[in-house]
Parts: sequence; structure tokens; C-alpha cells
Amino acid sequence: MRKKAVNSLERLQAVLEVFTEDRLEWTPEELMEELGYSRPTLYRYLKILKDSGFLTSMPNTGFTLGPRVVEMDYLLRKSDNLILSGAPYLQKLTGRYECTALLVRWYGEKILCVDSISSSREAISSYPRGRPMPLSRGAIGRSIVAFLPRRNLVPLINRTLDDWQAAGAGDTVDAVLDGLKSVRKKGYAVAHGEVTPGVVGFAAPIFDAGQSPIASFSVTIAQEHAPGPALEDIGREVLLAAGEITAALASHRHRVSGR
Amino acid sequence: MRKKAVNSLERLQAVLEVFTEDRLEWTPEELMEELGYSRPTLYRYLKILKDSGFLTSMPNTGFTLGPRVVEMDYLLRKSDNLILSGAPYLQKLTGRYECTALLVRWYGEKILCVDSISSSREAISSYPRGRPMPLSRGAIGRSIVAFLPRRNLVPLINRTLDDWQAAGAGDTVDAVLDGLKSVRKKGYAVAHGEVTPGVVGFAAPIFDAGQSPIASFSVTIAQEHAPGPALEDIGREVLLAAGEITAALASHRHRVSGR
DNA sequence: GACGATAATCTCATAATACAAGAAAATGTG
DNA sequence: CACATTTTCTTGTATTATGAGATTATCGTC
Repeated sequence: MRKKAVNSLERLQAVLEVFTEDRLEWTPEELMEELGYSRPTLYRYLKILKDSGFLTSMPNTGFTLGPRVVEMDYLLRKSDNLILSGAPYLQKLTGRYECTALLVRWYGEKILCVDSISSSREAISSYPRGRPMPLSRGAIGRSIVAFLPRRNLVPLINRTLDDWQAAGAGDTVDAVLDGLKSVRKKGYAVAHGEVTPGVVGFAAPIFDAGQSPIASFSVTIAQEHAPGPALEDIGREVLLAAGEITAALASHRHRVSGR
Repeated sequence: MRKKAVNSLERLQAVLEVFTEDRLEWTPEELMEELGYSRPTLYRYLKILKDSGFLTSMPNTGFTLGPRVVEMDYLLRKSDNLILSGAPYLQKLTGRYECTALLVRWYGEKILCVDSISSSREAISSYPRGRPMPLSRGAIGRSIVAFLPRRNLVPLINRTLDDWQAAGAGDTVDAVLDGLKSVRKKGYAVAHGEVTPGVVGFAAPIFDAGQSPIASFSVTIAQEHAPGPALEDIGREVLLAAGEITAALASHRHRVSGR
């Protein structure tokens, strides 16, 4: 049983939070046990969540996430400036190379792909759209973390040092920081077979108004499709695209504030 | 300003409900006006929703839906039995014909595509995944409605009679009911250019345990790709697929309850 | 179609916490 | 660095969320 949420809004959210990749389906009985709510309270919550479409249930079945989620995802696709601003660049890079191009958001202590296009047949990502990925893995995380201001970066690495060690990014905080230096210098990150063997990943940060990184534009490409000399080119193009997405986001902000 | 929600859970949901296709971005000021909450209350809600990732905001920007939505959509894709059970049939039908195949859920008084595959180049649906569609439009809605028990059906049509009239499905409740008879008889619905000119739609209902329709399996195909004789074939195949999806759902229920 | 078993909802007194107003802090801007 | 704006905190008050137990609805079975 998990930490008690202090107010009813958080308690409601707590219900949704137990629906994870490890456990996609819950019965009321299990939820009572897990969340520690009384029977009437739990059923009240379930009724609200079911009526609003966040959860569904069928006879003899536990509850699962419901159609409201699909609807909200549609709305998000139409409203997320990162997705809207980034789409042309996903097209551009996948047109030029046989690769997968991704827009990845920094989200809590994780990163999350919010949109991707692939021009390669056999590309199956182990972190497809919507599946959170640890910050420490691969070029994408590094491309974001490397550009955090020091005062945020150091505590973050401290909190997640185990992950960085496991990913082979260094055994101490200083070692990890050192590894990020070259990323900051080049402006983008490269990873050779770090997430998937035989696949090279490029990633460059996307910034918000305050110049702090909020997302990453990334290209993954099979080693065989990216001969040595092309690597530099791809890196440059990824960096360029990320810069233009940052600019596009900024111009949207001005459109909004200037209305 | 909209109707006041009675409890805080509904009030929280009310915040999410104002994010619609017509209005994808809101400032706190606008939300206060729209929802009638006091400043601290609204900010408390926004903080909760932002911290949990349901909403995001950037400097100088209003709030929009956030990455939690994307994450939940990923989880839904892995847990929704309709999507899981239906996927092979989307593959099968799009493999056989140059068409778009869809899984559509009945959701409130609307219907909602939750998954689709297309094997046709120029197929752009005006109701893609996640965009709610009126029940009265096209074959899909009819394929569901036609199989509702009379005691649910008649009130439903009464409530939404305007829509049915606008869709040309009949001017009175009886006329609409009459139009549904042939659907019930054949087992599936057909529409010729109803939603999109030049496109034929087929749809057959998917049932839950209690034999009441909950979703629809549908195929849309350009008239030119579906010559007269093939029409019957496609209809039969859609009906067959929907039946097998119904069966697959039932067998999943048994797996669950029998654990 | 009635029965028993399970699941979901209702009632109500109690206690908790959500609320608004104003003040304070934080953030962004010239 | 000071101003203006946005966001969060503090507090007393009143609303409403809660859980125990009873009740009703639903389901599966005979």
C-alpha cells in the first residue's frame, strides 16, 4: 500500500497512477488493497473516472484505461507546440536518411517520446511514443542534461547516480559531468549502440524561453546506413533542426502573448 | 461560465473538460472566468494537474495538455482489449483490400476511433483516431445503434433526433428505427459516400458479454477500389471479423476471471 | 425464472479539508 | 535594479468527503 495522498484530488490521481506498464488492469478489490480507500470511497472514484471515460470496465473484467485517454491524446497532438513545431523536421530528416526521427520531452526525471516518424523498414524502438525512458540512457538524455544549469544538474545526477553508473556514464558525479562536457561543446550528443546494438543515435536539445532545455530532437540510424563521413553531417543537421524548433517555439510564444 | 460542479473531483475534471478542439490553450485568467473558481483554487488545481503532467505551460503561454496524456495513451494501447483483440483483423482487411480499417468505440453519445490502419495512399479520415464523431453519421454509428435493445434505443434517438434528421436518416423516431431494421437483418451497415464522397463504409458491431454492442469494426474503401460484386464480400468479411473480435473479447474475460 | 452469492450503491453522523480573501513571495520585464 | 505581473501561502469558516454498515443491484447457476 502506497503513501497516503493528502487531498481528494491527489487521491483521485492516485487511482490513475497505479495503472502502469506492470499492471494494466485492476479489480476494485485490488485497488482497495493497494490504495487503502474504503469501499464506498473507491467505488465513488471509480464511478467518476468511468463516467468521464478515463477508465473502462467490462463484466468479469478489471478496470483499464478508457477512451477519454484516446480523445485527450488527439487533442494533445493538435495543441502541443513541440509536436507542431517539430513535425516538419521529423519529415525532413526521415526524408533525407533511412532513419527514425523523434521528438522527446523531458518529463519528471524521465524522458518521453511524444512524436516520431520512421523511414526505415525494420525500425522498432524499444521506447516508442509514450513509453518513459530513463534520462541516463542514450544520446537523448545526455543532450538534455548536458545543458542544464549546474545548480540543477548536480542534484539531479546525485539523485539518479545509480542509473548513470549502470549506463556506464561514470562512477562518480564528477565523471558523469565530465562526460557531458563534450556534448555541451559540440552542441549535440552521439551514442553508438547504447540503447540498441548497431544503431547510432544523435540528439540535440530544444530550449524554452529561459534557455533551459525542455526536450530533444533525435535521429537514430542503423550503423550500416550511416558511413563514417555522414556521421558529422547528420549531427550537424540534427543540431540545426533542434535550433530551428527552439526558434519556432519562441515565435509561437510571441504570437500568443501578443494577441 | 459553465454549470458549477458539485464536488472537487468533478471540478478537477471540469478543468480538463474545457480543453477541447475549439480551445486547446487556456490562460489562468481565462480559466477563472470560464470555470468561476477563485484565484487560489484555480492555481491549486493547475499546480496539481501540471505536477502530474496532465497539463503543461511554458512562459508567456497558456496551459495545454501535457505529456502524461501521451504516457497514458501508450498504456491504453497495451491494455485495451478491443485494440489488442482487433489488431489482427485490421491487418487482415487492409492486407486484402486497399482500404482503411478501424476499431471504433461507443463512448457517451458519440463514437471514437481507437485504432486504425490504412493500406491506401490518399486516405485521410476526417475522423482520425481520438476525434469523437456523432453517432448518427455513417455506417459505424448505425452498426452500433441498430443492435441496442429497444428500451435504450428509443430514448437515445429521441435525445439526438436533430442529428439523425440532419444526417438524413429520417425525420421521425419511427423512420430512423425503420432505417435500422435492414442493418439488424444483414448484421452490418453500409454507407455510400455518407461521411466522405466517393467512399463506401462497412461496419459491424462488436458485443460485450451481455450481448449489447460496445464498439464497431469498420472498413472504408474508395468506390473505385470496390466494384459492385466485391461489396458483398467485404461486408461479409467485416461481419465475420467483428464476430471473431467479439469472441476474442469473451475469451479474454474468461482468462481474467479464471485466474 | 427463482435462488444464492457477489458486486455496487446508499444513508448518515463525524471529521476532515477545500474554500475565498487578502498578503506575501516569486517570476518575468523594461 | 525596480516595477509589474503572476503564482503561492496563510487563515478562519463552512462545505463536503469519508467510512461503517445496511441496502440494493447484478450476475451466474440451477
